[in-house]
Amino acid sequence: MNNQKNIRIKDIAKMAGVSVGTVDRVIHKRGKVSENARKKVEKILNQTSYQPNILARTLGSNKNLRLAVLTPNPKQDEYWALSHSGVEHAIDEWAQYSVEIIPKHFDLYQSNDFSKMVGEVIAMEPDGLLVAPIFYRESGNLFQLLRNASIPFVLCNTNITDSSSISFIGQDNYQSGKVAAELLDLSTSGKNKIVVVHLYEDIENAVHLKAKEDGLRDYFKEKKDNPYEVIRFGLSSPGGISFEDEIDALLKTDDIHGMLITTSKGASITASLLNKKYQNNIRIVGYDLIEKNIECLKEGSIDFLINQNPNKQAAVGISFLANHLLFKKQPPQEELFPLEIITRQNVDSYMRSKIL
Amino acid sequence: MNNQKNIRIKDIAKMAGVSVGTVDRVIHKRGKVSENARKKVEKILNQTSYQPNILARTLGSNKNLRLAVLTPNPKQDEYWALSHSGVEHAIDEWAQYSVEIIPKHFDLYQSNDFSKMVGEVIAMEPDGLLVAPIFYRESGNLFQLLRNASIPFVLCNTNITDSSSISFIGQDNYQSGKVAAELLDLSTSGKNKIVVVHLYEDIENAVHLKAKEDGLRDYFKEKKDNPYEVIRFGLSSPGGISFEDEIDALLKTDDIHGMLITTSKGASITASLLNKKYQNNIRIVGYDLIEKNIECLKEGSIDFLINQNPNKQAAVGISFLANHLLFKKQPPQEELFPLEIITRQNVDSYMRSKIL
DNA sequence: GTGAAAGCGCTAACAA
DNA sequence: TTGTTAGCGCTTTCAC
Repeated sequence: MNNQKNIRIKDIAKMAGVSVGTVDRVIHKRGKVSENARKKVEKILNQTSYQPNILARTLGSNKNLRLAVLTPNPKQDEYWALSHSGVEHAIDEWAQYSVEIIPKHFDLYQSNDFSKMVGEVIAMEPDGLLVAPIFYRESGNLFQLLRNASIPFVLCNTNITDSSSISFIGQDNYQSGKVAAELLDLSTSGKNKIVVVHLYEDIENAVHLKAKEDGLRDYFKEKKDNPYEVIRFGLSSPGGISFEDEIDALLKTDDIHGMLITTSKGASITASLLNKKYQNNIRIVGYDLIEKNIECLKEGSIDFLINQNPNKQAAVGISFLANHLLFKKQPPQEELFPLEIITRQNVDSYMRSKIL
Repeated sequence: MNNQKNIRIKDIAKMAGVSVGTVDRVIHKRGKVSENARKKVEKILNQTSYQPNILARTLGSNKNLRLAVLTPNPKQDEYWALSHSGVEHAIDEWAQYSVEIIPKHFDLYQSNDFSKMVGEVIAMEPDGLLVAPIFYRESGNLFQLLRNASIPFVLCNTNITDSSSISFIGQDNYQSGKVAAELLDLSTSGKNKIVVVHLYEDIENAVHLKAKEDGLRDYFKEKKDNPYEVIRFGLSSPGGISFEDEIDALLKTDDIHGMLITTSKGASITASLLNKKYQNNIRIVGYDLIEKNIECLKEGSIDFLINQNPNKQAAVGISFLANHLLFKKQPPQEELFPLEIITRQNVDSYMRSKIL
């Protein structure tokens, strides 16, 4: 062990001929300090490239952070279960810095439940909030309340600009559509009769699904090569009945080479449908490492998954908040995750990795 | 800010009816403690699920860690330049915990330079070491010295079992060969005349390249479908002359559909060769996000890259060491990174991401 | 405006 | 074998 000593507040106080209290005041611009003293201290500060000891700072200030996390109920959807597992990871990680993380969940399908939970979150007066603002209209109110209480917050999954969040964490949906297109293009040897399926989601209100579709369309447009069709199932009821019929009709008349299913749930549903009734030499690209998707990937009925990494999104979001509050680190305005391509052969390597 | 107070050493001391010194001794199993006192303290410890405050621990113990990093010279090879950028990232990250990181580099092509640097590393008596043991024979000596000095170390890039390292960080090369095979299989529509190229590396001594080749071979074997050929260029001189001739000869007689280039440098060399002289409808899979590979990927002469993530390997390795030494956290024996598939459409999303 | 001093929770040296 | 105490570097009162 080496004992290379760093410059401490005490040192620069001595050099500037003032007390540690004064130095602390000029560093944090708090309290009153004479022009003269400030100058002396700032001079030394510049000369010495003083780096405060963050351990001592957090220990000394002796405050516990409480961060709230507001996401859809993990029990309703495996995607959000993954997200929540990232939160649990963060809970462990940040416990040692005595930051407490309080997860709050709302009904994925009920915007008024979201509003209700917004009330609860505000009532508990957290020091910061990580939120997945999947209900656009209701989120506006949340942001307003947050601003009034000057609670910093970061968005994940869904970006809403002008929310005055300190950061957004998610993926470039448009570009992920392009990745999907590329994968289909490469694996269908140039025959590109492609179908885009938005399964069981109100596509008119789901901007992020639309962005994926746009990315796919543009990929082929840029190739000056546009032989694809799109069907939408955004308004079907989640029974699979009408969807099955529509698929039947489509495959009877058309020679489809590939499919992009934009929702994480949709891919396995579609895949098993095709598997059951057709020989299924249609390439399928889906989203996310949820259990059924992984099964389908392994058995070969899905060819590619694009991983949106919801668990890491949550963990990084919390880390941005904590670093901002504890260590005054400014997070990037926008953190877009890599568009991870998952296949039969590399899926295990993703599942096994312990590092978030 | 909430002031939910955690249990402190002082508290459990009071509850157990002993002093903080005794509690500290049983927690760290140091010094002498009577059986009786130990039992009392351990009982309370279990009841309370006491979590030590790590900030206070590191601040109180007041020791500066010095970690050495021993890797090939970043100037000789872009792969190792990437690795080094991960080290620099770690230097910043860990500075606040007052851990000093000292990078040491050796000549990528000279094992005796490695041995020389081993001497330097041992002489500086670091508290821990991260090393890329690319020279098998010479590494044995290093490990022996490390063990004698009881300096914990972690391996990255190349795994050497029985080294008694506390962890290995790298990739499953065999499986990455399978991923490559899968990619080629999917994108050559079943026509699998594949060539494996080990460009400018002594293949007999490069186990990791051989593993990639084996993975690829096994993939096709498992498909009961074995129409591939392998050529090796491990012993050619790095002028490109003889390689060019060999490629010419090969392509004249055979209809090749895909190529796996196992070295990071090799992919772009091969790609531009093919690009220049042939129309190049051969699918190419290479390794790593080095500049020329990215260029080739974007212009379309390389189709896939598998990212070994050397920068993250280094950063994670250092984090394992620091956590082990500072916080007594045990790293996993082996951390195998996900086999990241990089394409034209997702490469930017990887380059842009700031999170390591 | 400023300085002195008492913490924060833990470690480690020293007495007893 | 134990308890006491002085730090670690910073924050935050509280007097002056």
